[in-house]
Amino acid sequence: MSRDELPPEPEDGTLPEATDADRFTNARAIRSTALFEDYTELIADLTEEFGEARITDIARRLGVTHPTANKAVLRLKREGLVISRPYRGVFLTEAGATMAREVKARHRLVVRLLIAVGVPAEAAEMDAEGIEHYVSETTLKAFEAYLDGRE
Amino acid sequence: MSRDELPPEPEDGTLPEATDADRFTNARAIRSTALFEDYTELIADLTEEFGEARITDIARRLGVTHPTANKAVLRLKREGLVISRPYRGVFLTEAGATMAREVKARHRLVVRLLIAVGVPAEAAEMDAEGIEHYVSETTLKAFEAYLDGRE
DNA sequence: ACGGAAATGTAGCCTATGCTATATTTCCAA
DNA sequence: TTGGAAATATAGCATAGGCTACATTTCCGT
Repeated sequence: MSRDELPPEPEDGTLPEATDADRFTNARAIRSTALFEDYTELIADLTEEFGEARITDIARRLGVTHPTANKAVLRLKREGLVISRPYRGVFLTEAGATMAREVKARHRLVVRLLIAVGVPAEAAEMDAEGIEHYVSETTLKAFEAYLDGRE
Repeated sequence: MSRDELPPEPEDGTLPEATDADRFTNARAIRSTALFEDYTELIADLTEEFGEARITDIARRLGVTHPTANKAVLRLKREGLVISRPYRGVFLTEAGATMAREVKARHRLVVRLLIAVGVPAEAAEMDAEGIEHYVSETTLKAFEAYLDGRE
């Protein structure tokens, strides 16, 4: 195949296969939402534990400085995922809470699957922190089916 | 637990558990090397196919513009992963080739595992593009054992 | 109730990673 | 062999996401 040819397009009505570029573009898109997912999930946790999520606690749990957390919260706010007033705690909007729920479910499922295939719990928790963001709906369904099918 | 307490440190000689911050910090570190891994793997592929990796081909396969690819190659060069001369192709150094081999092996293993637990091939390929970067050595070994144990 | 400690906010810096626009170089075909 | 097309390089812009240093506000104990 000459280097500037695209892969052949199927003419038989089936879906065209994803190209390399499609996959990388998908991965880049996910990378840019991964931070939001981490924050919403964490804010949900802190709110449940303490009734509110404070910048300092967010920063410590994420292992970043508080100005970094503060700046990220401004982005979350701009995206409509949280609300906050100056010098007060941060709270999830409906959209933020929905994201947090989905992320948490995905996280748990990924950890369960990793453990089910023999990954030690500690490593499963560690790796899941990155993996969870990249697991598609399709893959999630497959994980569920797999875990169900082996009680 | 008060909100500014750290988790209890084990006093019995066992390893302390990874904290949330440890896991997030780990994930951030991986995120910053993921791009290098994508590039070295791709450059290895292109070199095998065409005898060299050209900026234009790298850019097209990744789905970015060529100035973006060019800038990334400069960073790879600075890190000692590739060599290149102006207006010429890009080639992996030994370090780059080693990284490419490891990434490719990890990629294949992740795809195989996903398929083994029932993920459709197309989704497995798509999701692996992001997941592969976050799979630790420990998890990799577990995947191998799992796949071996079921032929 | 007030003063210091803790929390939060802000300014300013850096690098990475994307882009467009433009310059330069190389390659190939007539 | 030469001129236009293709490839590559570079300049400059933007945002994200880190940081330190410093300013401001809130909270709490005496």
